[in-house]
Amino acid sequence: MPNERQDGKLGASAATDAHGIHGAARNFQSSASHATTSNMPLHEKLMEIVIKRSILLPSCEIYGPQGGFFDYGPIGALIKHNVENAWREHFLLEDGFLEIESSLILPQAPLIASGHASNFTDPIVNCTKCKHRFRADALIEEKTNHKMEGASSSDIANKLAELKISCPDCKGALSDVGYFNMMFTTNVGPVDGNLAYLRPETAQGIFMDFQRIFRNSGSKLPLAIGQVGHSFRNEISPRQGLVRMREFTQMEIEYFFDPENPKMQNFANVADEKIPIIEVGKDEHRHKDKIAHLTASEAVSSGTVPNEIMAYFMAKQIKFYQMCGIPYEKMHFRKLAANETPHYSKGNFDLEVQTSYGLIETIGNAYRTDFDLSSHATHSKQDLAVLIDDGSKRRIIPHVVEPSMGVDRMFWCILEATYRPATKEKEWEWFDLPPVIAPYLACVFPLMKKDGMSEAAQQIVADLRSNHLAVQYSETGSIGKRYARADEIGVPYCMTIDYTTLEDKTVTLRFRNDGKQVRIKIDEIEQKLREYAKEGKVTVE
RNA sequence: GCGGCUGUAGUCCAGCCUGGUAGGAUCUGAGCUUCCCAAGCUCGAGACCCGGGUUCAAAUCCCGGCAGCCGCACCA
Repeated sequence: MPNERQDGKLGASAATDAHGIHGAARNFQSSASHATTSNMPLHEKLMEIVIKRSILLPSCEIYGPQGGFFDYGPIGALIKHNVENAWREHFLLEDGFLEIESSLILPQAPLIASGHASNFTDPIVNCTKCKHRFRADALIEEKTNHKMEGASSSDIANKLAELKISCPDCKGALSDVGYFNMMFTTNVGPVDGNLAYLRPETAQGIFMDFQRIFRNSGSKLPLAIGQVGHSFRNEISPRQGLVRMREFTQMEIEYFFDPENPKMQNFANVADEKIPIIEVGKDEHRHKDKIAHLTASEAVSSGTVPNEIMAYFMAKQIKFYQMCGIPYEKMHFRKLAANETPHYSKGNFDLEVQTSYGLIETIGNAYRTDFDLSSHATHSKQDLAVLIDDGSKRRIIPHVVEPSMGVDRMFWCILEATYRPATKEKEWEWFDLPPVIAPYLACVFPLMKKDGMSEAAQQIVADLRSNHLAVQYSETGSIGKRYARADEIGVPYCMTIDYTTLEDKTVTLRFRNDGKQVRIKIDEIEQKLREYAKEGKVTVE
């Protein structure tokens, strides 16, 4: 389908139906209830856990179901924001790239230029007998091998009649051609105002803002602009939790450059980083032996990846995912075959991550050439060419490499990758989240409520918070129970105030992964926490 | 959208076949106790997806709706 695939963008939609929390939670339960822990799929167990721990909530729960939407709860929102901020640090700030925040609502014109108005609209026919639904263009293409891309509705209807196509399942007669548009519509202005859409991706805002930002920031290429934000796609049947939602979050960058100079300034920083790449068809098995582990420079010199820019982003994505707790072995890029990419593409690489749902595509990297800017130039009648001031005085439309990442899908992959079942050593389920994305950096507990320990602990919490550290306080339940609750949401450090604290101004600092403790001075807490978090230290040793 | 399965406290389950006070665990709140890994005791709060039907009486039986899961289709 022309959708994402065709335009080479990440389908980051994810939808989870959380229709009714009831629903989500219950379902999981009911399926879980009859299954033993060992044979319950991880995503079922996880969905139960994340709803129980306020990581995710079904949207609009009290009114019942609203499929394809999930809310992030208090814990989930903290983790998600940490991931997004880590992305900003890693992909924007580190290289001096720019960030914008563009409108969620777009008029029709730019989406006609981008191709979404036609590509996101599917011609649909139903069988009048068995009620099965089909893509009308797919039925024709199957029969004739003739591409129906861009065909009008009457063309499609005529072609169906001409070829005497009937229902492939039961041979029944087909209904008239109907249309389903993946984009949500709305109106701008008064009741019958202008038709508008909720953006199906964040990228178009960047293209439309390109010209002014280019002029305002030195009129030089390369220029990279990124954006984090929600996008919307009206999926027919959202499934699989966060994997296919109707409203989802994307982190996208458009890297604008001169095609005669496809360089990346900091490429040397990643030249020796390994990038796992596989070249197989969409439905073929990803056999481990077929994955090539090339360094970024090998990937470019071998011609596997079209240029340094793409290799740079791909190498950084692998590092970023590992930084967030997803192991190298669980992911690879798939190089899309020529017939899977749009005509203007010079290369598409999807990151696929192994999960309990199977492989999930979480990143789409696309070399989109000058397609988007050229198309917007034509449709808006604006000259979007820029002058290359290297003596050649060329005027060109910049080329674009677009790394597009789905936040929700990545979020789910992180949960799956860092989930740890109960063991003899730790008798509860927990998340091995890297400190940089943990919801709280630390929890502070008084060993008991009496003798001034509560007050001493609260003072420490207040001090840390005034220094902008995310810490949580708890005095209810036994100390062991509080450690368990901290582990359950992935908090890496716990500090306990005991009688010794009152004597010598030290606290115990417990590390999540081995449960071992060291004693540190109150004055040093802030510095130590920052230091350990930076190192990713989660055990005493 | 089609088919199968399912819907009981925040969570996990029992009760349904054979209609008659909805039970347990966990979680949670208060108190007591407790000097470090889900301890104990006391007290408290909390549920039959919605609507209709049958019946003296419905969580239970029947019909419809809604939702979820799985499969198909569709979709990244």
